Amino acid sequence: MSLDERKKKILSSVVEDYIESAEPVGSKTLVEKYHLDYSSATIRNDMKELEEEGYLEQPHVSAGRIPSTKGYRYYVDNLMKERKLSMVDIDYINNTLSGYGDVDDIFEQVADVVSKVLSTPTVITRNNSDTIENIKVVKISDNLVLIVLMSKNGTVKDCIAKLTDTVEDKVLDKMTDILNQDLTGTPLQELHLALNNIIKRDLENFSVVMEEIVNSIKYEMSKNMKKLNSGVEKILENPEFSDVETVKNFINMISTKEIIDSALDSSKDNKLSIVIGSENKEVLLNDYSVISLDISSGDKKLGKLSVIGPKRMNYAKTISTLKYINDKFNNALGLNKEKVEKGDNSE
Amino acid sequence: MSLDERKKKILSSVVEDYIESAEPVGSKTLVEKYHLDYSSATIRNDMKELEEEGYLEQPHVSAGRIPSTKGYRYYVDNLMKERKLSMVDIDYINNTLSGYGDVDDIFEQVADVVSKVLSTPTVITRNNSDTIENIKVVKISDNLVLIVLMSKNGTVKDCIAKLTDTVEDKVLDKMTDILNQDLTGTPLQELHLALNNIIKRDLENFSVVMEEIVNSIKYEMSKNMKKLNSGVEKILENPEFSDVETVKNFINMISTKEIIDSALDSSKDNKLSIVIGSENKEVLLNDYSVISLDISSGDKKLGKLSVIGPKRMNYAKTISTLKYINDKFNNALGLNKEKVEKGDNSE
DNA sequence: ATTTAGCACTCGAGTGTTTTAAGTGCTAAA
DNA sequence: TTTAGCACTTAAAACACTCGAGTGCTAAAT
Repeated sequence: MSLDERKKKILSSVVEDYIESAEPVGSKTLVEKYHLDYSSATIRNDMKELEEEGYLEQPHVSAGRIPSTKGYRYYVDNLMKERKLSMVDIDYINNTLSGYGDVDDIFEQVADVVSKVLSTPTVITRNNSDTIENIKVVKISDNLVLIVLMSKNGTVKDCIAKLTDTVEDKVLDKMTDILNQDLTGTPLQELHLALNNIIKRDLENFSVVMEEIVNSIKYEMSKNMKKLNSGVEKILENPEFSDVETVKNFINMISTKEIIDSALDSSKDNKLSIVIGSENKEVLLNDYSVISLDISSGDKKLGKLSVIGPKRMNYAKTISTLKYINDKFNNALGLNKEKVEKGDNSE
Repeated sequence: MSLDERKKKILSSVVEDYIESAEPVGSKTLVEKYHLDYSSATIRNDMKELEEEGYLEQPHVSAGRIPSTKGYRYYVDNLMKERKLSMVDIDYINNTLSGYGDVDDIFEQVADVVSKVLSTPTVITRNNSDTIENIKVVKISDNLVLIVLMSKNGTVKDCIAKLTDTVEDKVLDKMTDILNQDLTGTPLQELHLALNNIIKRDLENFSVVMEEIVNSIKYEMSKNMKKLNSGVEKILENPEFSDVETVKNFINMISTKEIIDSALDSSKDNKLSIVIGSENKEVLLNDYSVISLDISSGDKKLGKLSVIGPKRMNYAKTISTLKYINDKFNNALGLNKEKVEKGDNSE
């Protein structure tokens, strides 16, 4: 299923013009703007054939053509030229990604940066199969204890529990042992359950202190589950969203965990996955494209960063931005990981 | 400037009907729906007078009336009946506000809850005149140190700094002393500057470790400045925002720190402040109303919680919700504060 | 002095019709 | 194989018209 050179040029021009203008592209525009050395009639004949072959669509008979899902797919796979990021974007990314904070902070920073650079909503999902490796509890004062959770993948989270009663060091050590015994190896997604079990079992022995510690951990973990996406309002810039009803549906959709999960599910096996329009299994996503990138540190998968936009999104820029971020991010987290592992061994 | 009973009833009915329906209210609707024992002609005469006195406005000659800013103001000050929150809302609030996390977490929870209950954007602003009281640095492992910042108002923040090099306990103690010397009494808003000064001055002595600690603090503090508002998308439910352009302007406005600051500035002296439409100094806010509440713990002001919506917002429900939250919040933070102070004294 | 019925008037919103312009597909010639 | 030319289609813009909600005023009724 290969196209001749002229058709390739036409298809790629239609895609690129439509991405830029959001208006159906006509034969005349194509000849004038993209310097095709043929008359508009020739282009028209080719466009008709491209439509018959399923690469283009016509909103109505007297309009120009827009790319079909198949058209976008052919463009992305065969025609699209990778483009270098602009210096402005590179600078912005480098200046904004500080690398401070814990994994979730960094994920959030990345999502913010991506949504700014690409003017598109960005979704992050954490890898919940990561497991607890070690828990430390440090007393800061009589009524404040710090809890540090380290995961197998080398990420660190911490929280402070405020206690109503003072607690002896010995008791605290005992609690720390119990937490480590019970939680080591627990996947993050099951942490909530495991914590509840501890409380149920040990409440009589440790009274409220253990409960306060456990609740602090529970809250800290639930915080990350909540914040999923950045820059949702960027979608308003697209003419596709000039209708408030569409906007509401989109926001609703992107806030529904199940839909996002299903969307990202299909990209399981690929580092960089591009799902265009009706290729999405989820019907509600059929007008959108989802581009996602696995974020990992070494061989350890930490999560996924996804950009969701109208089918008419800028594939070239999105992909090169994600790739750039990927390198950047790998480096940043790679460093952190190394440090954390050292810290881990040292106790 | 008092109105007779019938006019009061008319004004209050117009306001309430308009808040509910977003449509200009006509004399006939008023008679039928609000059981005014007069003919529509009588109501019409009164409405005309209310318009002449500035309480009502007429979008065009053959439409009903809508309240003017003065009309809303009179309603809020004299006619509005406080209403009890529904059990559903009370339950939702009580179940959602966990009270865990640091001040910023709690502020964010409150903003989320309020925006859910009221279906309106909610803005939080922290009181930056709070000052640093004490800093603790705890070594967790060779490469991880925990930094705990306690403020005068009794709030706690913490962050973890990952170090590239190991650091001796003695050196760390020295650094802690320096941090305390230099930062105690520093208002949070000047913290950034003060931290930069430390680095500039002491970098040669402590090499990168101090810088890593300082940068972690800087990042942790900047995180709170960023997240300002919750539930912005709720605004889409209002028919006032059926035009995407209006939505964009609103989002833009609410994301502009200066505008929000100026809006909240005028409520400086009041615990609960209500600013309606053109009462706002900021011209861009003239179509909106801002209701804000001081959040304090004892006599210490922690920040402000504000609801921003169209002039046609539900004043009664908003105010009673904020009042309810205020009690709730005071209690929650009151508790924390007590704990923190104890912890503080104990060292 | 108030209140109300009645009526002429205004204007936005909705509906149907016409015009315009962009773009096509096809035919016949190059 | 390409292209000029032309008839055809259609969405969107422009316009004209109707309808109805709601008004303000006047004159009569209470």
